[in-house]
Amino acid sequence: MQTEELRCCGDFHERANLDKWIEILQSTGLKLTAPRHVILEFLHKQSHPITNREIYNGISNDCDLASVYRSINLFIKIGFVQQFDFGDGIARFELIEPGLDSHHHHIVCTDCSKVIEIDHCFPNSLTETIEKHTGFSRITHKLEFFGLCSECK
Amino acid sequence: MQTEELRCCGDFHERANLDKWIEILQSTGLKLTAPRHVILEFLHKQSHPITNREIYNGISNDCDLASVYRSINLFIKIGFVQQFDFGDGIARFELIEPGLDSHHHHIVCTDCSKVIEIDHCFPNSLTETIEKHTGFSRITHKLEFFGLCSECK
DNA sequence: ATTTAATTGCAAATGGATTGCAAATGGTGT
DNA sequence: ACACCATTTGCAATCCATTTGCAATTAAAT
Repeated sequence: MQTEELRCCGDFHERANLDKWIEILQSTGLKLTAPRHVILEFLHKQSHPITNREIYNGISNDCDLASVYRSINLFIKIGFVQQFDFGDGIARFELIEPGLDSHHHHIVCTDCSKVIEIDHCFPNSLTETIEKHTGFSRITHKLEFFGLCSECK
Repeated sequence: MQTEELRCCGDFHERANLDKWIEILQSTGLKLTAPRHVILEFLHKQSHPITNREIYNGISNDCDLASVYRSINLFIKIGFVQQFDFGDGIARFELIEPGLDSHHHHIVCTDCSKVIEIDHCFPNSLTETIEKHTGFSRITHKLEFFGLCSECK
């Protein structure tokens, strides 16, 4: 029927294209459960890192909060999700495309908590200097910026 | 007596020179209490950031753990102490010289947790670029490095 | 010494995150 | 469709870092 078709088409456009993640999930023997699907879908809609509780609220308590924690930890382990720390003691998470280089940073408004993604990064040349200087190898870094956004200043 | 004088002399060299901090503390109307003195002294002996619990153990339970937390929070508020976050959910603290620019970073061994101080910093020129790019002002950053130290690699 | 507000110790509370366990479930083969 | 079974969930309890309420203590000024 027409309405059915239209609704279906609308759904198609609204629905996140999660095939990439779902395929990998199932190919590793893990189950595509309702909570995991809903959480993946919700993560895919976000434009900045969110907390476990925000996910829980965002999916209108579709599953237990503990299952959000467990799903997120799983997603981190299999490389679906990246964790960020904005210094307030609450972990934040972002869905990443499997295989792609997802390394980036954020700037957080100290007043209204607005978050913008930052593509600038700590220079490789300096990392090499630190490598030589300290004797450390396989160096990574965590870097987040803080400041007043244009509206709060 | 000679032994007395020697011990005294030894004590003098061992004892931390906390006058700078103590003066400021008292000039602001705050009390120099036994816990605060002991904690200051212990912090002064450290060469990298330590947790509240490490302070508590390090001063052999000379005061309550809650008082360590309260003293550290006070020290942060009056600029005696700087907080660092190594990503394990436990806050770490370092005594800083009042008034001096104490901005620096660390590299942490992901294997043995060894910590080395890093003086290299995120370039100012890039920070200015981010300022223009995002419209944010008064930008600061948190930056920590992780890797394998020479002994663990 | 006396006074007084700041500070402490203690125990309880808070809050993010983890976990044990019985019940539910999804993927596989029949 | 059905049955199997390891995985996963919901629920409640627990953990652990940190904070807090309050009565007792204490530093420092009078």
